[in-house]
Amino acid sequence: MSPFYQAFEKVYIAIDCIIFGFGEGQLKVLTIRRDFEPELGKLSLPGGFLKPEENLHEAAKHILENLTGLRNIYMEQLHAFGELSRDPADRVISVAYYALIKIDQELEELDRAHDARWFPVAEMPKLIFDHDQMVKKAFDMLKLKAKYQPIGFELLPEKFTIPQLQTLYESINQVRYDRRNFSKKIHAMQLLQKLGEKQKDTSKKGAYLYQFDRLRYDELKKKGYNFEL
Amino acid sequence: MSPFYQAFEKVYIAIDCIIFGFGEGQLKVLTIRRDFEPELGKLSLPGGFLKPEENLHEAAKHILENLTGLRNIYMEQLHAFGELSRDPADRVISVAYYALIKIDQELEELDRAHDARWFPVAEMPKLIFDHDQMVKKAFDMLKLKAKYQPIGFELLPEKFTIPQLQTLYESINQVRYDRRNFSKKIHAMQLLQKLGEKQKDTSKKGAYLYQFDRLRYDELKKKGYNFEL
DNA sequence: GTTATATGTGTATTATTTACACTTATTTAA
DNA sequence: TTAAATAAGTGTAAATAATACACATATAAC
Repeated sequence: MSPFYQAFEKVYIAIDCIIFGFGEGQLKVLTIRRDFEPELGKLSLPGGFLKPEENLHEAAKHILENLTGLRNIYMEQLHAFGELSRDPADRVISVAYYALIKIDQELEELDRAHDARWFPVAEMPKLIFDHDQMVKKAFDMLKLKAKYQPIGFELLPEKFTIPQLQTLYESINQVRYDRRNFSKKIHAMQLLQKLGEKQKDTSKKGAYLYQFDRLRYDELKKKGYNFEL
Repeated sequence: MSPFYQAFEKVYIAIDCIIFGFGEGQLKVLTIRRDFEPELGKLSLPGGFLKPEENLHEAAKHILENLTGLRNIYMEQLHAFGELSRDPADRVISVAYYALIKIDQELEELDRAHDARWFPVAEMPKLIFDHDQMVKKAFDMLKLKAKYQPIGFELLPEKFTIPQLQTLYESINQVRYDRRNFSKKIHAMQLLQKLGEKQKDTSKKGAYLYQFDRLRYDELKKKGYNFEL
């Protein structure tokens, strides 16, 4: 306890997470039902209060980990939300983080245990406090980031097809791309490794599987290369 | 005082401002000498503690206003900094804001009264705590933003010349542009109004003065236009 | 009136983006 | 077994944007 700042007031710090996933051709956000008052039982972003021994990023990681069991997740700070009455119970500053995860089987089960649900970003229900605003801002940020950094791959399985990748970017940017031009652009980057296998989930012909070549990307970046899509 | 959150701990919230200005062909950042302990007298970003009746943005505006006397300034939140011992005196989360201002005569005098100094971003001295990191991050953000939004004009006087504008963007992006191509690109945007007058500060021939046509930009933006430089 | 300096402008070349159509592999139904 | 349906894979021409580059002009200083 320092003598210097006693004239000032402290506030609660909350951490809220906008967790994006991609499934059934749609970009989705993970919600939970809030398990404490106020607004108990209402739809909310996963979150919690900052603990004295955590820095902000760790706090966000812990929330994500407790909810999904996942580690090593792409996560970045979005914004600090500090309107006076954003939480009617008390003055709380919320630092929001957004994360990109790969939705898979095990995850879906974990979600049920926490009463978590995925909603397509286009069909988000009303959330508590200013969480709607957080989702909107996170989506805007995702659009911006996805354009200049290869973060889309965080939302896809390790192995994915070009049509999958295209659908993902169409969901993020809310536009449609020409299949030939998209494919051409992706291949021109030379950041994908083509695997022998084909995936036949959505097509009779089957589509080749690829994986993102992170090593190559890191190398190119060092040499001044800038990803852009 | 709400009964719900008593189990959690509160922390101090500081606001720090990275104030960018442009003068003598250089992009600069405003520093002050800290007037309270700890680190009294050391170089620091202008800042202060969040008051209970202010939201974050207001708090940042007040700091800027008190220091410079300026209102209606371009200002945006940069990031919340929350490392455990970023301030050795106590746990303090700092929400950093960056602002873009036009350096002019009156301002320079006000600065002296507050013991404020401008440093070129390339020659920043050591600042207290994590303020160096804040400046770096703010500069990165400025680079990014300036590319896709017409915020450069916030740093120039109302009336400016094309060469001035070019020097500004060269400072921000730390590159050199071809004079002919830069001029062509700017004119193609049709966002500048050419004024009759010429400015002869730096040249014997003199350069035409322009001003940014904000109305036109707002119109174009509504129609889906995206500024890019 | 000559020189030095920063400004203003145009064109040809190259690279990038866009528009667009047919072939292929495979499953399902006739 | 053959035909139809479906999604995947690929190439080329046209339009647009980015780049490289050189000379003319106004004026202050000598």
